[in-house]
Amino acid sequence: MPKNKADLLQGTLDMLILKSLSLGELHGYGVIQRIRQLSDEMLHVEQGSLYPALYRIEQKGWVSSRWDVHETGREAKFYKLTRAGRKQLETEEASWDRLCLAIAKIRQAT
Amino acid sequence: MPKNKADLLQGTLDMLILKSLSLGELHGYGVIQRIRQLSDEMLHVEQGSLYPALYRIEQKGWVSSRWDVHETGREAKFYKLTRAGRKQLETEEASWDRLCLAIAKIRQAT
DNA sequence: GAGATTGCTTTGACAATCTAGGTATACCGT
DNA sequence: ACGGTATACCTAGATTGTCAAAGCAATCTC
Repeated sequence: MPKNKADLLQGTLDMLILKSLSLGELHGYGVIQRIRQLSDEMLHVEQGSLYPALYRIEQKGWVSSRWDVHETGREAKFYKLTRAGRKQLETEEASWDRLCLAIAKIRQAT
Repeated sequence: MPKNKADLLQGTLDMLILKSLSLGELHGYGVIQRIRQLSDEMLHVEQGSLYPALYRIEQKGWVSSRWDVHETGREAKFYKLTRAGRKQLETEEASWDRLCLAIAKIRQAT
């Protein structure tokens, strides 16, 4: 039984998470929803992908987190982009652009 | 010491190989050169990435191979896109387009 | 005949993602 | 009061694609 392909390409998840958080503080579950919504339902991030990614990203200092209670009265861990995270987002966007350009060049070859 | 990022995003290599071969039969080393050249030196595929990928792709029936001697008089294994491979290339290009579109949507969000 | 280039291959490591589970709280309909 | 659904967090295991680093051999140039 062949395994499925990844929904996302490896390496894009961090960028998407950072971008989501650049629009404002969010908890993990909210990041998933925001990505889904902003992409018009085209991209779905699994929880099992997100939480390890958030942890990884926090370790690198690109986001900070704190526990808080949100309007519904429930506890959640809120993540916020740090200055370094904002810088990292720019870097990743630039390298995404480079890759897209390179692939476009190859694809237009006849 | 943190490891380097991938030069390529995982999942794009197959598409690039298939695309290269869609322009004509090639041996492995030639695929690397073609990708490099078509992308204006922006993308470089390592041999240790390419050959396993070619093997994988051949197992799936997207390319066929044969040993032959090329103009320099040396032996090399030539790969050729199959009909299924051509179909696969279309599929992968379409899903690349979808991903680019989705990410573009997210990035334009304010 | 030494060194560079071309060409194929294998090995081991690694990082990112997915699947699949688990826990717990809040809300809603009945 | 109860069950189901959505929200919210987390972990474990497996898979996979890529890379780094080798090795081997043939050809060409100096």
